[in-house]
Amino acid sequence: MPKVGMEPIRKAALVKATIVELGRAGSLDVTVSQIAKRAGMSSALAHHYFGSKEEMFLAAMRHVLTLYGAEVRGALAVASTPEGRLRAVLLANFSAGNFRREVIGAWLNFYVLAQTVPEASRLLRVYQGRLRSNLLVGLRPLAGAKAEELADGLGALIDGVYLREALKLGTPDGKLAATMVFNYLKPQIKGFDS
Amino acid sequence: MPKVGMEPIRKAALVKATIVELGRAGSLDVTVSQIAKRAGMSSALAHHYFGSKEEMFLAAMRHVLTLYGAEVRGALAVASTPEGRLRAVLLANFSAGNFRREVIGAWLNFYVLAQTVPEASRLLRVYQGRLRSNLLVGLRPLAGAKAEELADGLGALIDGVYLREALKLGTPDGKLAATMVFNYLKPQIKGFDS
DNA sequence: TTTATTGTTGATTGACGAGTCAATAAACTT
DNA sequence: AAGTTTATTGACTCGTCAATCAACAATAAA
Repeated sequence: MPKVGMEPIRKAALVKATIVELGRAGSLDVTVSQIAKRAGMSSALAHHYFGSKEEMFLAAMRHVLTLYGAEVRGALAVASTPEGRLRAVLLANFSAGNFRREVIGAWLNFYVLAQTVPEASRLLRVYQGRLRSNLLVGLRPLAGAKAEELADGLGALIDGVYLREALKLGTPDGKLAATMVFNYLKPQIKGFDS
Repeated sequence: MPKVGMEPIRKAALVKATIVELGRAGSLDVTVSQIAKRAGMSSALAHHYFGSKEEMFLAAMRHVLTLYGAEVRGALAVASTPEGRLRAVLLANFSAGNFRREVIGAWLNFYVLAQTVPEASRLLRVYQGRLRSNLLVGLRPLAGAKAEELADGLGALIDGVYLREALKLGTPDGKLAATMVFNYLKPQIKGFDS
């Protein structure tokens, strides 16, 4: 019983289902049928709305990135000191929303996708650039000339923690992950305590 | 013109070709035909020797891990101080052999493979365990109680550096990557200079 | 020199999956 | 009421690919 105005609803459902299936399968070998089924529709409809599987992947990636960006922005808004800003950015990375198993699994697949799909690597670069500049806002007042170097190290460490979490079985522990990153910072910045 | 004793030669060629193709394609979507062609034989022969594509992937993974292990062992053998051991392990990770584009690309795919193939995740866990204990040998005399924590952080950082390198275009720079890791250590261990 | 044994491939099978299409139906427009 | 747009799907096309097979060739063993 076709209602009108389904498009945004269907698209949202497909994006969500894509993320879940990517996380579940742990690879890009997910069929459009699987995604569509999880989203409660036929594969033909999924193609109708997105045109191709690749577009679905990209939409899912944009969605994850958007949520992540919103979370960071929200956390930054309530932080006033450099230490606060830094802490806010780091905590946002390991927040409940970004550190769910499915999302972590999806991330790993985005990295793989970025190896072949230019738009995916573009999106990933945008994310890395934003993370870097967000970190720098907090780091520069605290570390001065060393800020850039520190930001790069922090970025790599965060990615690495994600990667390891993707492999580990069991529920991801955002708090533990954040601690790991804080431990990197503590000795680098005098007076920074987690 | 069939000569006898081809098996080890063919297998080695296939393993090498698998690594190259994995790195080139940037995903596990590599056909047996592609691999076989690069190794200079028919796909049927590849199946004859390995039985399945998965076995080829696993053999490639074992090979990379073996080379890596050999490099670390060799570096450790000529190091006498804890600092030396630590430096040796880290440098081995970013040595010319382990830090080639193809090998880095292959690594990323091994992580993906580990999500679905138990034997792959077993191999990866073995590697992570060895890295950890190798790091600990150097770290314990230098950092005491903090050694474990440091080793985990270092491991994640190394993985993260690899991951970022997999995305970056251009020739990988092992020296730069190593510097990044040393910078993590410097403030954590008094008297450690890269 | 028969008889394994090992090496090798072209052709084939069988399955699966992305994307298309034709058809149906409800909802809006005029 | 007729026409248009949107929603929806089952069936189908077309391609790809892993794995198998049948056949042939060369070497080694009897």
